[in-house]
Amino acid sequence: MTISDPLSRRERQIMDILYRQGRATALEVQQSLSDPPGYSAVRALLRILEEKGHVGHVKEGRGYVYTPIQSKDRAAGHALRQMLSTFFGGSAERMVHTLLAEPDAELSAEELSRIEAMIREAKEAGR
Amino acid sequence: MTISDPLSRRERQIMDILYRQGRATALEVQQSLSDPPGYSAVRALLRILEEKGHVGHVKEGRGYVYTPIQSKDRAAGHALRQMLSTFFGGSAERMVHTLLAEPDAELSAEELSRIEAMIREAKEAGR
DNA sequence: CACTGGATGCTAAATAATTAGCAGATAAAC
DNA sequence: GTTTATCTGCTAATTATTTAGCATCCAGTG
Repeated sequence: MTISDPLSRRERQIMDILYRQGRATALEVQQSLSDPPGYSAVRALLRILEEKGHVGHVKEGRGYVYTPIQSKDRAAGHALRQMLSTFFGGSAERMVHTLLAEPDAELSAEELSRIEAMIREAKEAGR
Repeated sequence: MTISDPLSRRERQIMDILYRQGRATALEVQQSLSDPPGYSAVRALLRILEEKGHVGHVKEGRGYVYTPIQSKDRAAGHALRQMLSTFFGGSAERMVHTLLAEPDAELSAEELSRIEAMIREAKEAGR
């Protein structure tokens, strides 16, 4: 079992929670699952994820607190590349277009301006 | 089995291929898999995905050609929202930032300019 | 110290996913 | 119209995932 093979359904659900929250106990993971199995099941999954190298734990208080091994940024980049290739033919332009059209993105004028600034910077850098 | 419950590992792999290619025969799906099972297995998966309502087929020539039921745009939007909430705390700004930092995005100056234009439009629209 | 609540490690059972194989159909080539 | 290659539908077996249960350990409390 290496770190590169795809995760099972539950494994993915749990990794998503860990990335969203940054860190969580087994109990917190269970409570964050929309469709939670028993506590034992969650702990078993966390142990498997740890064996596979996706997750680490530290002892804190009475029990363990789990965190992703790969940084959020790296994992996000990976997911982004995957989406680019699956849905946008590798075009970041098309991805931004879809993103701007997303109502859930909740883009304020200020945010848009800051994004504009980032793009100007990227243009400077690339020239 | 409804359309909203999460897909298994293989099911996701196959849906990704169908979204990337738009349409494919069972054989083409098999050939696109990096880790392909037998032909029978691929067909069985396609049948299951069809039962669940994710995939449709039309007869073409001797056999079937499969396509996703949900439009690429809708599926992309769904995946985008998922990523926003998992990795970027719902902030599109942070997502664009990570995207611009992605070397694989291969952003030309022209693309950046077009993205700028889209953002100006979004600002106009939101005001 | 003994007790209690809540945690862990492990094992084994139940359920779901994945796969291959075979029988029958269908279209094209001869 | 027969042959051939390639497809489909189905079934059953294998393998992986997911789950619960139990024995044990550990920290805090009376």
